[in-house]
Amino acid sequence: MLKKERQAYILQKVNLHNKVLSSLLCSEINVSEDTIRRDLQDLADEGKVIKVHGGALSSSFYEVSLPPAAVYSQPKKKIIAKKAISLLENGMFVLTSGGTTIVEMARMLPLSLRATFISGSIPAILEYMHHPHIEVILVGDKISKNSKITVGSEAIAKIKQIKPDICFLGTNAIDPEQGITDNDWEVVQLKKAMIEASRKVVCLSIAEKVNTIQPIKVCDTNKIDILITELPPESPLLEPFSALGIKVL
Amino acid sequence: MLKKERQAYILQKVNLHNKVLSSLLCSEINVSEDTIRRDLQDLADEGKVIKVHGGALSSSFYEVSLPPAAVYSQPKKKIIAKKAISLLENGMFVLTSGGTTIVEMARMLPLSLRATFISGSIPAILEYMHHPHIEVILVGDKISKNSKITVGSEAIAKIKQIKPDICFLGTNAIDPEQGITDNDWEVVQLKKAMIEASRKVVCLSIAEKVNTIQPIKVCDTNKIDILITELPPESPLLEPFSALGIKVL
DNA sequence: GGTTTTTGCGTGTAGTTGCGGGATTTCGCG
DNA sequence: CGCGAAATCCCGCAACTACACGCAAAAACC
Repeated sequence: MLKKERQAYILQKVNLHNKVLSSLLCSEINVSEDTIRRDLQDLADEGKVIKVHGGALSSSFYEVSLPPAAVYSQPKKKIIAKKAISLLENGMFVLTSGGTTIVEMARMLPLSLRATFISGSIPAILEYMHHPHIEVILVGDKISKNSKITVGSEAIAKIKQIKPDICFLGTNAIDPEQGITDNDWEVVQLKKAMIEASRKVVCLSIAEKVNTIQPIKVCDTNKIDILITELPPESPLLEPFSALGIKVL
Repeated sequence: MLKKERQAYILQKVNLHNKVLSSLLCSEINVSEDTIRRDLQDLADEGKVIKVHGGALSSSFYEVSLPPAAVYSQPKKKIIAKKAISLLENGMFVLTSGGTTIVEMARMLPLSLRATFISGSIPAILEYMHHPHIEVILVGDKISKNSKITVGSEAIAKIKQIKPDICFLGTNAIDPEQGITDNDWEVVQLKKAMIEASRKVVCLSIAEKVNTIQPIKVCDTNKIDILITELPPESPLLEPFSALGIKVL
């Protein structure tokens, strides 16, 4: 029996019965438990089932969960997220933008953390909601279907009313000369407001976006307090930013 | 029975009856009391139930997972959703609450519909976002993790500023004498505001919730314009509502 | 024919469950 | 109101199961 075939069989079974047991499957298909486990792992990675101890459940089990679709260069983003999380302390007010890096960070937040997270990004909010001790504030307004984030004057006005301790920006392009740039006008307006409102601005960016430029300017480098990439801080690529007085992690 | 599966079962039971007893559960599922207690502990840690001596209470309705129940009631909800959709017209401003019935309706919206949907319910918003021609307005504020909806004075203030053509309420309990009642104080405040703001109030409820009462009052029957259940309008169960001048679909 | 993928196995690790014993809460009754 | 019995809870333990990881054989692929 081929791998694909097997996985299709499992999937069908899961969708029919809402659950499968690894032990039953392996005797049924006549392969080792490891193989079944690997199959379930694969299916879980694709978001088609939810793996649990002893088997798997239908992914429709969890009503609200965005497809954990293959995040682009996820390992790197996990490194970034880990560094970013080290900046968090209990009791903080945290403002975040959208983007997959932010979502990755949201997923990795320690369960013990007690803080308030503010965002207009739907995927990020979904992750925050799963956390047991985090207060979640949703910034409302019209939803931009492309970026899955609330945009508009209402959202900007709301952000101006708050004074978060720290602000995490998922970044599309950053350059020592041009600062942060982006390609969606409405999102840029929002990010500007976020930067102005916050006591401390942290910029999350994978290395391949460093030294790139997008058409619309968000802010100059002097607004950035901390820059986080997956590279070690002393990497030559990041040298120019340290020279500008930005703390590099 | 898998651990998660068991917990889902317990959760469903809690949401249905508003309470569970450890002793009953353990004989029902055939595991030791310790296991049940650990499950309740886990669920309580995630904020999904409130643990008390001897069992657990509903921490308002929390609908992560209910495949067995959902499978049964989904057809009913689809009937309701279909009737509700017949009330929609292009260009309308539509305000909706949360709840699985509303989500079902969101999934079934005709692709050709062009309208503006306003809601604070995260699951509903996710569905609206997938629709090609719908404008989505998100009402922001603190998120209630239990009901997955934004609650608080900001959200209420925002709703008071708008004047939607029609408002769809997912209903937990409706009774000819007591009107609409619910069990989450904050959600009730929000629903009150929604009812006041809207030109027309449509109440969606599956028949098993008709003639039931929850602790907190939302509104009297005279605020309701239309009542939709999965039953035919002339069903005797719905007679009292017609007599009160409510249009029954 | 060499390379990649897939599979099964062994080993050590982690998760889950039921049980016993002692602390705590609840509740009826004098 | 206080007391004692019963139920319930909490904690640590041990048995059992399931899991991850690395490795080598087998299969499939090119």
